[in-house]
Amino acid sequence: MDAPTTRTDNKASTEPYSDEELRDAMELLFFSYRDFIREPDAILEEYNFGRAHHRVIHFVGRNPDITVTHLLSILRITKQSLSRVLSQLVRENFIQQREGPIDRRQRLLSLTQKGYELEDELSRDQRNRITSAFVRAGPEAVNAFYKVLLNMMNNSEEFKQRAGT
Amino acid sequence: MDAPTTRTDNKASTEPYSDEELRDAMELLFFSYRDFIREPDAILEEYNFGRAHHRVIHFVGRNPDITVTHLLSILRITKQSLSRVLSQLVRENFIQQREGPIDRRQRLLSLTQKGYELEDELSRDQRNRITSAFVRAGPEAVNAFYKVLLNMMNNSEEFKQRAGT
DNA sequence: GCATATATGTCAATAACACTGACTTAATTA
DNA sequence: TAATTAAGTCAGTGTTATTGACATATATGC
Repeated sequence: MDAPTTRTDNKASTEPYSDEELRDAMELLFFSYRDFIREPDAILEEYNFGRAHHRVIHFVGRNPDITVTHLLSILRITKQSLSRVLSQLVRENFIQQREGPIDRRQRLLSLTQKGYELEDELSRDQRNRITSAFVRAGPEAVNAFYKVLLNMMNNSEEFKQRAGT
Repeated sequence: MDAPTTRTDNKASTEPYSDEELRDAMELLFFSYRDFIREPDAILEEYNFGRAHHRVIHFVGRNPDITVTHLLSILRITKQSLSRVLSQLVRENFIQQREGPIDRRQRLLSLTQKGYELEDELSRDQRNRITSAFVRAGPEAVNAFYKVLLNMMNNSEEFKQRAGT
C-alpha cells in the first residue's frame, strides 16, 4: 500500500504490476460490476423481486428444463434459500415446473412466456452495455477481455465448455 | 464467446454480437466476480466481518484521511449502514479517526497498522489473481481489459482520473 | 450575531437474502 | 427391501442494507 510508487521496472517477471495498479484493477471491477447490476436492480424493485430472482430467471432461461438440484449447484445456495424465490416465481407465473419424464422426482424448470419477457427486460441494459463496450473497444479487445477474466476465475475450463465455443 | 475471431465487420450499428454471446459475457462477469470475492469473504468470516467491512477497509486504505461523508458517497450506502460497520472497525482498532484540522466537525478516517495488515491479507488473493491473469494475458490484453470495463461503467472518466493512469 | 446548513452520530423498525438444522414425501436404485 | 436421491417445508438466526426521526457540534451566509 505504500512502497509501490517508488518502483519503476515493470518488465520483470518478479513483480510485473505494482500494488497500486492492482488495486486500481480491483476498484475497476468493483465499480463496473456495480454499474452493471444497477439497472436490473431497479427493474426488480418494481416487481418486488431481488437479485436472487434475477439469477434464477437468468439461469433457468439459459438452461431450460434444468433440475432444482442443478440450479442449486450453479447458484451455490441452499435449497431453503432457493425455495422462497423459486416458489414466488412459480406462483407469479414467470417459471413453470414439469415432472421429469425419466425421473419423476425431478421438477424441470423453464421460463414461461412471461418469464422470457422479464428476462429480456432485465438483461436489456446489460446487453446494451456489453455491446457498446465491445464495439467501442474492438474485436481484439473482446478476446483480451475474455482472456483476462477467464484467467481470473476458478473453473474457466468448465465455463468455456458451457459457453458458446 | 465464439464469433469475435470469425467476424470481420464491426462497424455496423445493427447487431454486432448475438444475444447468446452477450449472455455468455454476462455470466463470465458473474462467475469471475464471484470467484474474485470468494477468498476475502472467507477471511472476513474469521474476523466476524462481512463484505461491508472489506469495502470500508479498502477505500479508507486507498484514501487516507477520508471524511465520513466522502466515504458514504463512494459506497453509496446510508450513514446508518456505515455506522455499525465503521464503529466496529474503530472499536477493534483497524481504523482510527481524527478531528479535521480545518473543519472540526469532520472525522478523518485512516487505517491503523493493524488495519493495513488486514487490508493486505484481504487483498492478497485478489492481487495474485489479477497479477497472474494480467501476466498470462499479456500487456495489450490488460489495456483491452481496462478499455472494455471502462466502456461498460458509468463514470469512467471520474474513475480514470482517480486511478493511477 | 443569528439563522441556516453541514458533518456526524444514534435509536428504532423493517426487509432481502443468505444460513443451519431437522424433517417429510415420493421415487429411484443397489 | 433398504438405502439413496430429489424436492420441499418448518423454524430460527445473522448480515447488510433500508427508512424515518432526532441530536449535537460546528461552520457559514447574510
